[in-house]
Amino acid sequence: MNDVRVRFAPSPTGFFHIGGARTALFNWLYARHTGGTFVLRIEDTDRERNTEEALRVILEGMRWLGMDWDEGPEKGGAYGPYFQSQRAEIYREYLDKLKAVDRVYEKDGAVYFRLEGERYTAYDEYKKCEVEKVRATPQVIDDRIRGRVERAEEQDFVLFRRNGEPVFHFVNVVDDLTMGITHVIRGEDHLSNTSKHCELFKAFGVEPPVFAHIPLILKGSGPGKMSKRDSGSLVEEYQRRRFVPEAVRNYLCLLGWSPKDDREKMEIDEIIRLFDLPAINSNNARFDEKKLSFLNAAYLREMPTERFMKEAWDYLVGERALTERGVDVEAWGEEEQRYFETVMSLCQEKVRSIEDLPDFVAYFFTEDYSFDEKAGKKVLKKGDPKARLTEMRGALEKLDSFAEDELEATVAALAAESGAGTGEYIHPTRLALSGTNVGPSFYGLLRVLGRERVLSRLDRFLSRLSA
RNA sequence: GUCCCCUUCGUCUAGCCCGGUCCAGGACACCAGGUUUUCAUCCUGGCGACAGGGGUUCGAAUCCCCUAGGGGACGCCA
Repeated sequence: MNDVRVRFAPSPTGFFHIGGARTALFNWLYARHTGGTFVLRIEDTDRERNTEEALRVILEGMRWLGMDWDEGPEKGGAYGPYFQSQRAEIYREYLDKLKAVDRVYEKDGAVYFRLEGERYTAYDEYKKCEVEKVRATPQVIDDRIRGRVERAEEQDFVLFRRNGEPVFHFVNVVDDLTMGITHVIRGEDHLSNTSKHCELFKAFGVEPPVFAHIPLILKGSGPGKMSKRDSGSLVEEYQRRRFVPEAVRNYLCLLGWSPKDDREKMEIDEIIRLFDLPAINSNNARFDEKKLSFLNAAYLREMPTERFMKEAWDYLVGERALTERGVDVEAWGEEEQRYFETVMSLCQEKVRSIEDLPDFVAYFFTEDYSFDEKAGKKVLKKGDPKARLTEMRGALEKLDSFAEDELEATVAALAAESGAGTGEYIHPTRLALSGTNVGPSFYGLLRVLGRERVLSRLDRFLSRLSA
């Protein structure tokens, strides 16, 4: 451990926003890169919400994305408490420090911070009223991402509300100061606030920490930054939709940061090794769900089979995705579980997301699968599907083994005999067996369904064709 | 309105700090072709950008200025 101390300070609102997750991630990466300390601090000053549940959303989201913290909730640490709601005494104490150097005053029951400089009144076009302004010395921020930024605060600001509670700017600075935070990595939306924070740090007689303002994540389409109402903006959503957390994390890393070569899908250890503050971009990034899906599909394909099976089981059985599709999983025994695994290992390379899986595999588990009309039309319009299917059924019936190479040889022999292409056998058969023209490898499909299912489904389909 | 930040393909980005190797590279998406039994994967190719204008320079995506556009802040929200 060296002396780098960074923090993520979410407010438990009940949501874990993807922008917040990315801020947390950059802090976490920087801590891990430098061997420093990652602090999780909860800004729970708003007591009305069910903080228990709201906190859980954040902690679980953090864990889901693979971010562990060195100090904070459930962990403790030497700089606690890590909940703002438990730090009132510290805030009092630091208010006294400002009083001692005569930098605060009361007005309308609230406590204000007093800027130093010449005062004048001016009409404020934004607030639509006369306000008292101050010609304060500009604060110079040496931002690690943006370089030198200069901004002067021009109005005194509130530190404690009339109800006695401290405001964000104050607690944020006091917490960073008392927790020994060395680097503040946060969204660019805080850049303009930084002059306030610098004023406070200096009033306390300390040097401000190093700042690094990271770019914002903009909506996938339309103007403005991503907000919790936008689709795809909540970490919970990706958890619920069973995205691969590594894929989401990898995608988030790429929003504003890159390894400077052409790599994109990367191991987290490698990202940690390469991550650094100056390597972060300064321009905002638009959220691209398509690219996230692409990465998710790539992670899914390359996932160890056992893990894929577990993910699939949790969703299809655990969360009743198959039950909803009419499959009686309650009645499953050991044999069905083995069958499930066989199906999954056949389908892993084909499916793009766990979310797509139920519809992709439902016909393996029920005889009551639906037929895709469009696929049906397309497949049945050429050649003589009924004849091909009849030949197919006859040939399959005689086969003792449903090994893939034997199946393949059988179809090849049929095609050679009739002069029709293999496709004329394959496509209608797939349709008959699965109701669709999309699916896993054909011979794998036959092998996994097995002789009994295949023959009965073919019979059923053939009699439908005759009707 | 004021202040701050930003500006390379539709999107994410490399290149910019240390001007020439960039008629700008990669990825997603899209389109076409190939492989494959379908779909997907995979492979090949295509489409597609230095916001605009001024400088500086022999030479600018790279340095400077202006304009435009985008984003953010301006709460007794965090």
